Order: sequence, then structure tokens, then C-alpha cells
Amino acid sequence: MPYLEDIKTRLKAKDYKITPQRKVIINAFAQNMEKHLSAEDVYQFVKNSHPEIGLATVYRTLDLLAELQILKKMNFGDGRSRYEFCEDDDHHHHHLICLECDKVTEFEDDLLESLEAIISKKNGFKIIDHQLKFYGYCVDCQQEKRGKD
Amino acid sequence: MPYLEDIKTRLKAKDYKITPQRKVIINAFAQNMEKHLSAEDVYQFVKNSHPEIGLATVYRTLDLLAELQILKKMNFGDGRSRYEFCEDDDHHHHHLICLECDKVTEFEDDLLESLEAIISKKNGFKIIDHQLKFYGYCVDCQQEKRGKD
DNA sequence: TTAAGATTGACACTAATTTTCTAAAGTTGT
DNA sequence: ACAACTTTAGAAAATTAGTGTCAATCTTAA
Repeated sequence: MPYLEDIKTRLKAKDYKITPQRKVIINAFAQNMEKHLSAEDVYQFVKNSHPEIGLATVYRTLDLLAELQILKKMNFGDGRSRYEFCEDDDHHHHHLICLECDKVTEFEDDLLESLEAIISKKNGFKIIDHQLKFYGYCVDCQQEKRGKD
Repeated sequence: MPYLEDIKTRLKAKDYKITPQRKVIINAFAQNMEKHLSAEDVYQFVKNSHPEIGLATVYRTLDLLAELQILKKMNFGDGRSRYEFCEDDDHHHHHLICLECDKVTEFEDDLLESLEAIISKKNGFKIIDHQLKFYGYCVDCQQEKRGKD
């Protein structure tokens, strides 16, 4: 979760302008830390305070922020891209995705680093990033299922 | 990689008919084991022998086969779903995705089982499936990059 | 402040996937 | 084999996420 000032600096460093729209969109993520917003989510959220903002602008801004590695583009299989702040370097987390209610929760892990070394050696593949997702049923949905039996 | 006879049995068991179109589509996967075909890929492949087949039919069949857990629907971030045969139960493999040429290669692993146990305990999350993807550069593309320096 | 260039909003457009409609093909009891 | 019924297929329209265009507006450096 980079600080907002830091983000502005990084935009400027690449000669991108700090527009109100970009600020608002970045803010949307800062105010929804635990969530994984889609373009449409961002659009709806941002419309409250800035009704004039266009959906295309949202898409463009998300693209830009992903390119600058400020946001990370994720796919949870629901047919749209979702975004979250990049984490600094080697502190990875992964996702638990509920097959029932689609809730996505996060989960810390560093165990994969050693696996990366093995793969690099075995396949000659230079690893830049990884993604690990677990699909299953969250506590709440397990409860409900049990109730139905 | 389930046997074709087995697949037919599973279709029948759920009262789905074995149509020529379905056979041809299943065959397309059997003949492209190592690939990860998209709907369009299947459509093109299948058109050779059966030019009359419709793209909608391909989509419907892929949906059906995924629902029956014969195929697995995957997303490699190229904007379309791709499919491969489900593997039997606990023999998982994962994917190395090249950021340069988009080639997807597979990689065997059983190391994640122990991690699953930890997560289940810690988060009360009942895990059904997992997906692990490594993004980076394949041997060939590393070579090219080095050439350019 | 002002000019140069970047960015925006509106809207048309593309591409993947889904749905609808209708007819053809398969299934079943006779 | 045949009528009655069900399932499946193909064509085309509809839907949805995301992108491209372009004139108007904004940001920033000088």
C-alpha cells in the first residue's frame, strides 16, 4: 500500500500529469484497501463525488496505474479484471476465492520463494511474478451448506 | 487425461446425448493434449473436418464439459478462456507463462498439499482446488533479450 | 499567463461470450 | 416404422468488457 505522495511522485517521474480524475481513482483504492475493485466498481464509487467522470477514463487510468506497477491487475474468473495496490517487492499474499459467494480474502505467504528457485533451475524459466489462488468454501458458506443437510 | 470412453459414460450418466459435434470437440482436445485451446481455437480446428459446426455449439459444449469436470476452464490473461482436460484428483500441475511470447508450459508439483492444510486450519477455508501461475521469461525469450543487450 | 502537449468525456466500435428462436435430429412407446 | 415428445444445433441478435477516435479542456513548465 504505497503512500499517495509516493504515487504522485512516480507519476511525475514518468511525465504523467496529476489530474483530479487520477487522484480520485487512486483514492478509491485507498478507501477500499481490502477490496478488489473492477473498473465498473471504481466507476460507480467515483461517480458519487465526481459524476462527470467517464468510464473510459477509469479504464485508461487503471491501465496506466497497472503499467506503473502501482496497481496490479488480477483475474478472479468472474469475467472482469480487478485491481489492488501492488505490494512492495517480496511480501507476497495470495487469494482464497469462495466458490459460493465469490468473496475474495487474502492470505500471507512466503513459502513459494523456494519453489521458484527449483523451477528456475529445472525449466530455465526466469520468474518475475507468481499468482496463487485457492478455490473453495469460506467459513460462512460452509456453515450454510451444513445447515441445509 | 480421461479416456474417451470414460467421458462418454459420464455424459450419459447425466442424460446428455453423445452427438457427433460433442465427439469432435472432445477429440480436438485429445489431439492437442499439450495445448490450451480457446473456444476459437477449437472452432478453427474442428472446422477442418466439420465445416458446418457453429461457434455457439463450441461454446455450449465447452461449458457443458467444464461443468461435468471433464475440461477445466483456465484464464491466462489473454482475454479469452482456455481449456484443458481435468487431471485426476491429486496430481496437480501448474503453469509457466512467458510474458514475452505468451507461451504456456506446464510444470508438475505436489508441494502445495501441505500448504493447503495450513490454510484450512488458519482460515477455516475448505479448499477444493488451487491454481498456481508463474509469470516470467522462457528460455528462448531470455536468449533473445540477452542478444539485444 | 500562456502556449504546447497531455488528458478527458462522449460515443462509436471491437471482440468474446450468451441468448433467442426455430428447425432438425434423437428417443420412446406402440 | 411411426407419431409424440425432448434435446440439441445453427444462425443471428444481444450482451458485456474493454478500446479507439476526436474535439474540447486541463496541467505544467517557462
